Amino acid sequence: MRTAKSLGWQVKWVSNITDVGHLTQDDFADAGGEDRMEKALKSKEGEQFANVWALAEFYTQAYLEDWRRLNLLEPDVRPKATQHVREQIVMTQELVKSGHAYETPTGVYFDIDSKPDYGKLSGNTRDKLLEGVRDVVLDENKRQQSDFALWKKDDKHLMQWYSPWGWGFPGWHIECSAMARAYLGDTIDLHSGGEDNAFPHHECEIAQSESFTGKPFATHWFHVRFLQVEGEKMAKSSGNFYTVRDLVDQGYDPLAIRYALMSVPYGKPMNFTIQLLKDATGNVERFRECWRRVGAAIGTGPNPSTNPDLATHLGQAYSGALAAMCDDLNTSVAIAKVLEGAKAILRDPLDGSTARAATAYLEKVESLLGIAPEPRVAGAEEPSPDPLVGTKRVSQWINERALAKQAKDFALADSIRESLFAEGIEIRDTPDGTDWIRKR
RNA sequence: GGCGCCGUGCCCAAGUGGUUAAGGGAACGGUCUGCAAAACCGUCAUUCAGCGGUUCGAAUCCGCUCGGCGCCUCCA
Repeated sequence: MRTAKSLGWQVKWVSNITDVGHLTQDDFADAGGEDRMEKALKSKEGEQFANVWALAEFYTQAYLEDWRRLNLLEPDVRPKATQHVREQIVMTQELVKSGHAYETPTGVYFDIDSKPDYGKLSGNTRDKLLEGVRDVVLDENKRQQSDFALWKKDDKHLMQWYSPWGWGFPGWHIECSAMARAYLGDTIDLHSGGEDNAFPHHECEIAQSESFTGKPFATHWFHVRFLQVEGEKMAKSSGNFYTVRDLVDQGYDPLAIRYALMSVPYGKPMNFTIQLLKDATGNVERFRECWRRVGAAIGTGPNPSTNPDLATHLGQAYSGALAAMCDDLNTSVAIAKVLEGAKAILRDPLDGSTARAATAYLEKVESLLGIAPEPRVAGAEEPSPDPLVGTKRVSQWINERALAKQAKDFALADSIRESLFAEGIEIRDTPDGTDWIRKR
């Protein structure tokens, strides 16, 4: 999305929230088992919620909070599945009318034989799927076991709607077809998702939508590979997963999490490790340092030791990064290019003119990759220019330390530095005196 | 059983037929400093899991072997 916008494209981005309960066994062949949300509600954690709607809302908010912390752009629309049940019912009705779906005593099912190219996205063919069918629930009423549910009849379900087939709830693929069409039309340009969704979910979306509209559903797809964690598969059952909030609570920089996740291209399997996160932190800091230098130099007069070619170098670095992103979102190369620019900014002193060029560069890098937000913009309130630490202000501590240094009392000077550091204040001695920065 | 991915320096990783195999981290050496921190400079793979083949030429194509992993259950 950032790449498209950086290219000047007009984009409409829809990211949905699935707030209707999927079933524990809603694989392609059937939709059976217990409702996931109902199950969650019955768990210990679920006791705090009045009903499934409250539970869905709670996790929706948590999700949005993590989303923002990772500096992800906000989509144009965030539809909820529960707000589009009407469209889902209409689509299902039409699919029945046109012979792509049929009603059984338990629900409405899509007939995959009515869509000969079913499986074209994942490479699964109808016949191979039949061979691969494992111990799924057999439903005698379905024409074949690979047919998937569009509607489930169930008047006991916690979330239920009235339909031409009585009370029940939608199958777990139809929501996306309905929402995609509602906001993006019959054919969409780019559809993404996790690799686990390629089959069956996206395959079923294609079948439903194309059978309904008679047009191609999506012209481009990309599937993000799963993460491993510390060399192992990340799974709830094994408990070896990190959440964004856990990592942030442990003091890791959310931007470093973002950077680490971007350091491997989306299509490659990635092993997320704490080491990787630590490696990322320094580079995120490097961009913050760029902003500090720019802030200090903006508006100053010409400096003979500034690099007159800086603007040109930055232009090249940015072009390289943009080209890399255009090459199937090659984030590894894009980051490498963008770092070249950061190093160029830090190499030589800035003056008013080069600081302006650097600002423009940093803003473009932020737009493209989201790893270099301007610090002032990120924090709403302006931090105190000379905060109180313990009994004294930072400037007073620095003066005291300077006196100690003059008296060659380095033990005292170092202890002042260390206690400030413990409060998140990092001391930097420069030829022009002592500066400090607030470490996050 | 079906579909698919990966193996590049101590670690992460780009490169997928042709000048010196990007970049980051770590480490080491240096500039600066009372010492640090930050920043910068330098060093760090004649070699790309192994074997065989195609080619004037391969990390890149083909085959085999070894090793790791994913989807088709919960998971994101």
